Amino acid sequence: MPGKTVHDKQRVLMELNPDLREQRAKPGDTIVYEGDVASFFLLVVEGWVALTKSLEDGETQIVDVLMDGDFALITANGATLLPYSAEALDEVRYVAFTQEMINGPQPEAAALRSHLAANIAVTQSRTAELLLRLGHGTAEQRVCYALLELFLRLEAVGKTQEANFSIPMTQKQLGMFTGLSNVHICRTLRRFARNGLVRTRGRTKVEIIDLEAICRIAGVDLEMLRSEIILDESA
Amino acid sequence: MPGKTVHDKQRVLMELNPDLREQRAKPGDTIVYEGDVASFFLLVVEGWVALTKSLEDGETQIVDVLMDGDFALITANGATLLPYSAEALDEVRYVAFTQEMINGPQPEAAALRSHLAANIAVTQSRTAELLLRLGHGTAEQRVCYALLELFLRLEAVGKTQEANFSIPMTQKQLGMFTGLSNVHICRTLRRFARNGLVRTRGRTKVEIIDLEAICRIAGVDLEMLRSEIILDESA
DNA sequence: CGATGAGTTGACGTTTGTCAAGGCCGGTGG
DNA sequence: CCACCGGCCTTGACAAACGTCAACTCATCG
Repeated sequence: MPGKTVHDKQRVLMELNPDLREQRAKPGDTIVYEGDVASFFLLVVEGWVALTKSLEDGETQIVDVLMDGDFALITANGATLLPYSAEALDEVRYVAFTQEMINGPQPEAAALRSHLAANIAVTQSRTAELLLRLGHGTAEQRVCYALLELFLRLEAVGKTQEANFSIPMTQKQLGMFTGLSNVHICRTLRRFARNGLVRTRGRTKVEIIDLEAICRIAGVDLEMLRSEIILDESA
Repeated sequence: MPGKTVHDKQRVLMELNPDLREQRAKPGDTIVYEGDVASFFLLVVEGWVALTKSLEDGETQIVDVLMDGDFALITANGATLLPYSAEALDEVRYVAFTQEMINGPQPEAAALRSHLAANIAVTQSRTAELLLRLGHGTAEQRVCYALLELFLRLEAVGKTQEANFSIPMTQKQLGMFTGLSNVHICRTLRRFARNGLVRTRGRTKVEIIDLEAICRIAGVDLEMLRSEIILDESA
């Protein structure tokens, strides 16, 4: 799987399973597997997907965000109420597949499996970092951490220009990610803008102006965070 | 690996690696691997271990709690500042080992690997449930959830009598787990006790009196939670 | 019997959520 | 082209939840 770009992963996957088709989803769509399985894997080819978990009363937490090339394991559990669900945040191209489809003895299948395992380990690190901010951690820390995580991950897939990038999430969704209300997300972002830490343009465009300050507030060593939450594709 | 009791796992592991020794830790000890590795696995034979993650300012979050038979992957990352660490909560017997030690082609090694993978998936579910409560979620929800998770897991290893069990954690540590201050943990528990939901005896003993109410507050369907966060050892 | 560490309770301040109103922007239909 | 509408962002006012500080109690251990 040379280079391990998104395209490589997708190609290997589809060569192993000729019937597999790339699918699409629009913002707000819930991504499901068409078929009766207890769990399935998701490969995001392009776009943003939120992994969410809900309480009965409707409170929803975004547990992780998936971007180009990311895998996730969605456990459907057979129950009516899913423990997880995956929701498209913008226009998404993806491939949904099952465990069996990559269980073969081919070296490509084995490489894919180990790549997938590494990806899941990194997901776990991200979740733990997020958990740390949600437990103790002020609104400022949470928002700065979210900005940094999304920045690093967009950078890893080449979707940043300097410190400029685009986050296709409403403030309500950012709140679902950071455990804050949409109103407080707004306040916090505006305060950062007033203090010259970030600049926002339009609905989704963000520029980090004072990266060092953001890192300090988030309690993050940028290089360390990168090595922890970004999968090293050259490995 | 018949039955897959703690003892079975430990036996398989030690037969594969005759040099491996069971180790011990006292409350407050940090569990490390003696040797220079980037990451290592932990099998808890008996006792409680907290997986923690810290911010520079000392704020510490307990990301997960391990009990008899649980595995964890500890990534040491080579840096001076560890992303994770494992701390004994009471008297602990454990085995620390590396990836290589279970990489062999023996069927026992393969069974151990797949068991370990399943264990890690369950850990991920637990972390996500916790994340959901820490994001949105009042102190009451968080405490009820923590009680239920610990109850279910103790029950799974046969360390409950009816709804009586023992939690070897201080209120401060419960706060590190739920993202609350020790004072607020205390207040919340006392309020539950006044309202006849739980009864506490001594430092560590807890009895859940009104299980249904606790579940309702936590937003938990007990059977569903069990299937999600407890590894089915018979599988 | 003192010392230490943990649990308990009250008072108080801060952070954050909620409610509500207004502004901005993109889309849609006349 | 314009009017309207709906969704999202923004800001203020207020209330509730929670953290912090501090004092006191209780249990355990020497």
